[in-house]
Amino acid sequence: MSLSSDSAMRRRLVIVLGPTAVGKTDFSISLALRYGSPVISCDSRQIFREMTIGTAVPSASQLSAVKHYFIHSHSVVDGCTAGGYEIEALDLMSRLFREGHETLVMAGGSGLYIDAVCRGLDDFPPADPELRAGLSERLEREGVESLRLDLKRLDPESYSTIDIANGQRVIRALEVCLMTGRKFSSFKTASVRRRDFGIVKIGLTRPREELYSRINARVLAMMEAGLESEARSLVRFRDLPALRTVGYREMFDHFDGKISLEKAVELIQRNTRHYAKRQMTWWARDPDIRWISAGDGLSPASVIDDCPASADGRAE
RNA sequence: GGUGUCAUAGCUCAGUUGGUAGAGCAAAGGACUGAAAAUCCUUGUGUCCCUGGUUCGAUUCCCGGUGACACCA
Repeated sequence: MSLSSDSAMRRRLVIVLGPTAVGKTDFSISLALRYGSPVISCDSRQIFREMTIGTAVPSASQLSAVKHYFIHSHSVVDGCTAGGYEIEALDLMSRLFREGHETLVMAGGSGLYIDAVCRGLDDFPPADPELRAGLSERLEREGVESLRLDLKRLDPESYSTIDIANGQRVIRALEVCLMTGRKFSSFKTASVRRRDFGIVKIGLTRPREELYSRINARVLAMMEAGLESEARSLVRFRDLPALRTVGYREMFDHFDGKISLEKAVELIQRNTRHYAKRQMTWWARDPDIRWISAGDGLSPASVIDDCPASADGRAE
């Protein structure tokens, strides 16, 4: 075994994940410093440069401590998707590995994006915005049943396997059928892509009550920091997918006069709690995650060092 | 001090012409393949304020008590 392939085999990705507000940022930075790695962010909203306060991006001093990727790197106008992220992140990682990094640190809370990096998405075609807009309009006008019937006709298998109560899912399946002339289900292989690096997943966790009070406090801090005016500056983008985000939507409702500012703050807190719960549900089924308590103040690196990387099943 | 109204799920309240009760919100659980901070699904037993009375049976009616609110002094 040559030296270069040996070093290639040692390549690994350490992913810090966990619900929003659990404390991923600090942890990932100290980990990155320890390994001389940048932090590759995996967050579907912090990636947008127009959003800062409401998405809780790392502070200026945190960003200057370690090079971060995929923070403020895209515009809400262009959007970003899980599939796009998979391609860009893998690209970046292979470049960084080639440059000599053996351990790369990724941190973020977007479960689907993390899975896209670790396992890969199937080769579904990306969405066609026009087609999707048309279908969304139909969903609003005619209800799910109408779309559902179309799907039943075009792709009975998807009809019986996807969640047909979920308009968004029905639209997606339909849109792929219409775009390609092939059944949505025919693209689905659910196979796991092999990656040429090992993967270590560290899940940060806190007692529910503690997490929720951190969330509530963070929302108040966002208000102090000027979330309202940030949201006001983004009103013109409010219909873009990127702005369908906790913290902004509630502010838009407030601007519309639908709810008081106080009510908006309460709703942001509640919706963030719901979001955190959904994240935990997503990861609960992943047996590869090594969970550690974020409150223990233990040294991050010591947690990782004896951790086997799961992708190639080879212990370090 | 007097009179009236109210007291039911963590909160706001509905309801039972007397047969021990249900909505919204909160909360909990789950799903998830290019919108994912999105989207969707499931979950409601609580001394019906307390004591006594009437009744086969009271959370419901009656007496008394306690508390809240309103009005009158």
